[in-house]
Amino acid sequence: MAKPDVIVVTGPTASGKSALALALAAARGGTVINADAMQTYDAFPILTAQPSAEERALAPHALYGVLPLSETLSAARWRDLASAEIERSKLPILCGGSGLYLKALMQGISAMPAIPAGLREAANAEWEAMGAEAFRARLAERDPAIVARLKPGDRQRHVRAWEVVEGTGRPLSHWQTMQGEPAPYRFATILLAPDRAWLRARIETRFDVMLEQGVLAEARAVFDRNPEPRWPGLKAHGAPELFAHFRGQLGLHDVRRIAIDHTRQYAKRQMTWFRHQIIPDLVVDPSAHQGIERPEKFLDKIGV
RNA sequence: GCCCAGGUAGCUCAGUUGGUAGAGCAUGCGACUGAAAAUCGCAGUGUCGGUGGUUCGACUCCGCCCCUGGGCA
Repeated sequence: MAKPDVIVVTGPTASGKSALALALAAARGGTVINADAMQTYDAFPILTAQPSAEERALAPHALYGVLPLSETLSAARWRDLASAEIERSKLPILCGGSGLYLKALMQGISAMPAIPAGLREAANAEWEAMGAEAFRARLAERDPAIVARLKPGDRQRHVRAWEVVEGTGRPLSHWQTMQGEPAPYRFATILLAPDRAWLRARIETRFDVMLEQGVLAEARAVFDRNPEPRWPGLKAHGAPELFAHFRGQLGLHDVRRIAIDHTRQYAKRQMTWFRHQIIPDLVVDPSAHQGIERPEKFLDKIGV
């Protein structure tokens, strides 16, 4: 049997991806497969704007809220999860804005062994202890190529490079030369490219709706469980602010303002990524709402 | 009405003894190979409340006016 075609619906946060993907899935009997890092964790269904139970009833959905908060998702791990879902679905519709994940699937990512747990945490601690400069100098001895392209202040990437040399015995720059294979599917990509002002308004409204839906209680429940601060799922927009609020450090008004700011800045980064890293088959301005109303039109246009 | 403190970038503010201004945040642009809703880089902006004066030169000193906050009547 031939490999399935895969529809990809992507775009910045709050651009209407989920609604469009759902409409497509319902119209053609497809499965919506989550391509968003934060929506993969189970802790914040409201805050991360996961599809509601009603929406999920209209078409099969996969990879939403499937990982406990204590887990660490990664581009490669998501690629595996998504591939499995694609294999078992007749019409897979990837939906999400995690550009790196999509790229890892569609263009490949270098294959490398798993890094022993704990190395990352240790490296982060060392960055703190020795200071950025010394850490960078030490890394330069093991992987000069990577240091040459990293900005000195980029802690996360320095730490990553260090954990890779330490954990695999070979420099990250070496692994990165081994591109990895694109997944063996034919992708048809729809990019939602909204007007910025339109998107800003939507982001704001969406946060207010989340408040009405009970994000406060949702976040409070997670907060009370005393989660490990290093868990990546805790970085969902609004979560750090909400937690600060529970600690009495931030008024609700500021929580709202900051969460919305961060979401907006993220949307901007996503647009930059899509502009330069993704070659879509179809670009749609969602402010016209064509997508939700006539999904068939898009399927025809991209030849699926 | 009087006294005090303020009016400087979109916001909060800093501006040493007069030489036409600067930080943080916001904004814009960009980077991105296993934390990506992450991480990081670069950039711009100002009739310095108004007006008159002193001075070679005023955000800075002086007068008057306007606005804001507080106090006293």
